[in-house]
Amino acid sequence: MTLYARFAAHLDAILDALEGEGALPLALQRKAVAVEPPRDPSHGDLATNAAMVLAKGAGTNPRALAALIVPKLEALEEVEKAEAAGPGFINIRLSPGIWHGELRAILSDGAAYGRSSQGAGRRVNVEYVSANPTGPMHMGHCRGAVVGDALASLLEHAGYAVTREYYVNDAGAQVDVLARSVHLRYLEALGRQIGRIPEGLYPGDYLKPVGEALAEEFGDTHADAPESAWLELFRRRAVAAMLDLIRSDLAVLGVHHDLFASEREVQESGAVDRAFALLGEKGLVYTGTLPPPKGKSIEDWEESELLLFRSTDFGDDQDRPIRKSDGSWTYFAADTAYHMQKLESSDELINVWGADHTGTVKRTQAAVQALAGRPALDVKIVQMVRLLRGGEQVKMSKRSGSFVTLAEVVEEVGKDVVRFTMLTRKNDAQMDFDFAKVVEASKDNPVFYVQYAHARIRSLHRRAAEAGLDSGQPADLTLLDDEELGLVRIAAQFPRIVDAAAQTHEPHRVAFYLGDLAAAFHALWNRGNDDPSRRFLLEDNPELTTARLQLAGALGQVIRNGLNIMGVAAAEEMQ
RNA sequence: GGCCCCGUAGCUCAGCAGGAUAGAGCAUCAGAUUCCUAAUCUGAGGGCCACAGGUUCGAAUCCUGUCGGGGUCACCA
Repeated sequence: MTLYARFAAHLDAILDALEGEGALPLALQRKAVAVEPPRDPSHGDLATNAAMVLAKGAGTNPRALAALIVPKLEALEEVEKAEAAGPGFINIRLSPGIWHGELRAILSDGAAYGRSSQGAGRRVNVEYVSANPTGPMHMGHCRGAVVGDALASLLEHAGYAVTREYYVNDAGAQVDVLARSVHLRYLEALGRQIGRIPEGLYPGDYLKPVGEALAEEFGDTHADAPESAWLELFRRRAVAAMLDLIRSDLAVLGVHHDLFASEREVQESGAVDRAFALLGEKGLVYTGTLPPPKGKSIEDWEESELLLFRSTDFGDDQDRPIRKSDGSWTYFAADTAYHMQKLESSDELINVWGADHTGTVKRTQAAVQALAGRPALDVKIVQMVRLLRGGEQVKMSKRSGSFVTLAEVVEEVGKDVVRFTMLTRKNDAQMDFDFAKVVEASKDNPVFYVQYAHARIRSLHRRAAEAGLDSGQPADLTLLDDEELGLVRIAAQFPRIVDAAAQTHEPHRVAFYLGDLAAAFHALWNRGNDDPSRRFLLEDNPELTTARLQLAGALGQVIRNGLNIMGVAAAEEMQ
């Protein structure tokens, strides 16, 4: 149980007691009551707004109510002092032993420090990346991959049972185009002249090996046959090859999925019929017409009768077609069935999508709500990343087949830098990724700054070990002064940060927290420059040194645990 | 035109299930330091939280509207 949860429980008991004494009306709504660290550390270690929140319902004023709560808080062994302040806050100063206990807890919990049971085993499906299987990963996919992966691992730390899923769009027209492009490369591998790759086909060189492998396997069997004879085979092979490519690109970034779900299989399984039979029973499917699309003039637009889903019942702007006029399912229909499948094995769904999918969020949430009977889908939109090199924008040209691939970027700057940098913005803010800046080894670069703090701590322990000091032996933590305990206070917020980040689905909070923690550590470390007695290693004072080593060890542990959530390696030393 | 996101220091951004005097880094200015605990340190100035209303004990945070910037709009995927 974290410090904050423990005090929330204390406070709850105190409020119960006040109810028992008749000082508070029974069953007052306590939802807004919070126990938090105050913004200004001079106010104490903890603060609660209980008196302000409850005063109205209790028919009294905040200061009067606070006066009832304060003595009961002060009666607690863990509390050194409690006092009402400002408009009715109650500030609590904890006895120093609390922080010694927190420090020991960090060390003894180790990698488990910061894990919680918030999720209580609830099953969450996080779907991310889901790039079309038509080529290698490019930088446009990178941010979603990192955010999705970090979010998944964050939720695991918070006690959820997480499935990492990739939805393979292998049913649309673009995979037929892929198959035709591969067929051309197949002809090329057979020695035929293919000339320029025609407009509309995928021109990339990465399709050559696929064509070569097919030529190797089938000879010229499919060379002059009609498309209908080879299309399906080529499509299957091409998609499989592209998925291999994508998987290895993702592996370079340290991203792995538990499940690759095929759109084609969803469609062939009859899930779409089942989904809309279900929605039909709920009266959410009808035949009607849609107004022409706005803001865009489509020349061959004509009104027609379509099978529609009543997504407007759930806040969408218009109802959405589920069958095309040729009778086949729309993408939305298949997607709805796909989400229904996910709901069968998950309690909550999260999709991490690029900004270009913003427009489809409402309809998908509508479909999920209709199927699940509750809003069970959260969609995290990651905004675009501008690639820069020394301030100049790097142009990406998809048409020529030459775009900046994920693998190239990872090779140039490293997986850890890419992952950390992608998490230094909240997901819905646009971001710049400047090659020159992200590899800079200076304190302006948060990746470096955090890793450097960890490396310093590790090197400290290495040198302590060389000097024959055992940082694992029991230490007298009362030797640590207020400034040093202040670092424990920051470190002890880690579980809170993880919980809040998991609850809001915002992994970037961990990155910012680690930056703060690293800054506090560097500041303390630098004190040793001016005042040698503030250094961690003091040859003439092994007791104090051991205590400081344990402090540093705890900070290192928290940094490691945080980086672990982000999927970033904790450096042992800086190169 | 509809919808979504963004608008916080000169710049890049945190803070947003409402809380006390709005933060960090860069840049600027003033000091320290050439040290080896390498890849600086200490401090200062800098703000109508885009604007206007509303909700309430209390709003950067929630609601409505306006103005900027970006994204998006399909029987595509």
